[in-house]
Amino acid sequence: MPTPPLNSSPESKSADAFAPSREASKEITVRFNNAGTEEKVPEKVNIREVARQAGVSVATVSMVLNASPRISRSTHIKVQKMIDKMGYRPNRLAQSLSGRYTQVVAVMLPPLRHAFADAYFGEILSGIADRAGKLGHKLLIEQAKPQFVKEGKHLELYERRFVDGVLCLGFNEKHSFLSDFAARRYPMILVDNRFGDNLLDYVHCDYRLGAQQAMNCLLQLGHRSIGMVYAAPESPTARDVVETYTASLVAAGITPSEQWLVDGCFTDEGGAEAARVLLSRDPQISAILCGNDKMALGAIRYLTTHGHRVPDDVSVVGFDDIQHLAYANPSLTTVHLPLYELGVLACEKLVERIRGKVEHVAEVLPTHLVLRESTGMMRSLRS
Amino acid sequence: MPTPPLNSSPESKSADAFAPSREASKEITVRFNNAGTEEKVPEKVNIREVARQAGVSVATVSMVLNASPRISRSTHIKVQKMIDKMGYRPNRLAQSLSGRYTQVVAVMLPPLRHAFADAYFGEILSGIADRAGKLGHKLLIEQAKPQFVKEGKHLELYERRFVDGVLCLGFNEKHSFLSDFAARRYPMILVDNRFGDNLLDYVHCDYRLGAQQAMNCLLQLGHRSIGMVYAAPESPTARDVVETYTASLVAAGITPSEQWLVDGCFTDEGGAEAARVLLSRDPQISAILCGNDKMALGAIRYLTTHGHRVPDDVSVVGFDDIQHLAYANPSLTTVHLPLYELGVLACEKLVERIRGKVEHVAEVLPTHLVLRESTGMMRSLRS
DNA sequence: AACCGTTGTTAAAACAGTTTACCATTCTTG
DNA sequence: CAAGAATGGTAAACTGTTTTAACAACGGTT
Repeated sequence: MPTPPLNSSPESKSADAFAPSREASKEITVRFNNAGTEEKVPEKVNIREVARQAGVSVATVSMVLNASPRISRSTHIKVQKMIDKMGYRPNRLAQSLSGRYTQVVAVMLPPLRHAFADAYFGEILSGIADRAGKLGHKLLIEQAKPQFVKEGKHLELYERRFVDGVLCLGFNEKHSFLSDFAARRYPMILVDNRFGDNLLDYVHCDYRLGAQQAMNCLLQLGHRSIGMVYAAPESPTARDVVETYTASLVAAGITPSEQWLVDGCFTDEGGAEAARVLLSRDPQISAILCGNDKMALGAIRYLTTHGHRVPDDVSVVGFDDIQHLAYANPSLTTVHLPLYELGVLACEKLVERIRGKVEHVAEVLPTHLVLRESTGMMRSLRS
Repeated sequence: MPTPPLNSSPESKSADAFAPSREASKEITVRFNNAGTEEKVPEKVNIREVARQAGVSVATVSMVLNASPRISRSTHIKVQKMIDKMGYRPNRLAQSLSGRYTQVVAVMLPPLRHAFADAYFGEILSGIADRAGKLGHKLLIEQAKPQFVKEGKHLELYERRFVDGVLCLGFNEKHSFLSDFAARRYPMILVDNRFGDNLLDYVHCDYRLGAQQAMNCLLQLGHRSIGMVYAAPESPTARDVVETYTASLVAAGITPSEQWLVDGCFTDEGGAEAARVLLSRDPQISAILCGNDKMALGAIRYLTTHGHRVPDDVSVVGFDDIQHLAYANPSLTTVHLPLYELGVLACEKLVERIRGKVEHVAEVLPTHLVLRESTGMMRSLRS
């Protein structure tokens, strides 16, 4: 396919310099479209053209755009009128190239098959997107596939000036490439997790508090044999839950058992299988704490289809409070994580970090328990 | 906070011109960090620096980067070696500014509260993201809030050179601002829908085929009184389903009834309410076709909690085949939409459209039925 | 009147690439 | 062997903005 001819400049460079106030409002360029017919295209409007038409310098227009206090009110109005009249929109590639920032932040998701279709990520993303929009930033999404990281594309994001900063969702200590960011001082915030060494900036939910709230509930309902379906032991926040679970049992005078702990892989199927294993190991178990809602749902599905009533025989508590699960049957008691707010905060802090307003980011947001139908009083205590 | 001092150039412009082959591999600039201590920062590497070090012109380096056939094998290797040695990465703001494309495409989502946490959008997005990555394109996400559209930010996306093209997910004929794209010939593809006037490029699933497959199944199972929970009558593809549903009934010698049609708003709750209305209007109804899985799930929830067994009393068929619903109880018979593939195709076609390789895009992908537990034979026909 | 300090504006130099027109070579070919 | 074509490379123009240093005009002090 032949390249269409470029616009030919209607006047020479030097002529330009001698005719700063030239009337040029009717300038048009003739261009040929694919059909070979002529077509009138309005002169593409850039800052130079606006300056010419307004009878000021390019610098003045730029300063009007950026609301510089050095421009007088009258000039500001005059130039703004011309900008509106000509429908001028500054080219942001040029702006970013010449300026310090791209005004774009990336969101990096883990290489899971359904990362985009995930309620957990989606909720955080909503918060990020809303705040990014308010702050005048655009959002780029990337999935950190192994190939992507191996080729160093995560660093290219900064080095080729795609973005000013990155928000990382769903990663844990196994993803060691994240340290690359810290090593180069590239703005990056780990969302809903932290690294053990605390070298990476982070923002996460208070998983210890959440686990405490869930355990308090189950213990108050009289449960003594409480199983736990955990996942991702390489994730510090996931470990927080297990540790708090164990500590809660101890504090209640119960000896925790290794038998009560099963990995559910954060998946529906894993949760179902974990419930099976738990009850086969110890039929006394009357309550199960799950590391996320998906596993809790899987567990409930296994239980209800294998002769255990929920919550009559076994109580189940989840973690996340993802949407549209309030309608599960029975509906799920779960620890609500403020994921939307977490996204908002992450985005806000990232921009502050980019602007150099903060040196280090480490924030924790409180959780709360949502009581629904999947928990009930311990059998023996019921009247 | 004080602005850190910029790098001061270690040599004047003219000196530069007279020392094209200068040894400069050890050049460093001294910069002061916030603590006021000195810090060595490697000279930032741009195309000019690479050209100097390799002893060629800037144009040559550029042509090596773009694999121009006008560069000899020996020069290519020499320059590539220097590029690798210096760790040079072209600034893509400069590339896009001077070149024709940004290599970025936007995905626009409707202003729904949980647009990012949606399994339907997520699946399409996965396909888009995968293909965009392969084509060397980045992905920008936007939510088309009313404010966003009102301020013309959807057009800014092109006019300020954020992106080369846009993929629109989840919109329908009510979203008239989409015509703005067509009017300006900005590359945009409507994903999984079309506009009645066919002026907009589109890619969608074959909803007629899907509805046909669902209806064939229900009719073959002996159902004669079949309700339908539709939604979004302003969506042409949604109308396809209703029309095919009606036509199927007629073709089977059944007189369709207005009573059998209820709007379920594409939501879980809407589906539940629709099921209630349907059965109150006509208790004879033994099967329900739902416009998406969410509504089907809502319907099943209503039915099972109000004394109707699924599928023994009422069969339910969904539409979409979203993930993690195979595990619902009973698991859902549904029309599988190739959403991932649709995303892939949309992205591919958009890039072709951007490159001018195609003038108009209009593609339809076939569906298939996934038989699971929510459908069964009509009561009276069972042995 | 000379000097100083504002205030408002501008020319020119970045930013970092791509593209084009032109210029040497070297290779064919009549 | 001279003319013409092909090859490989380069200088300079171009993309569209921000930013900085310089400066003109003007008011207010000594």
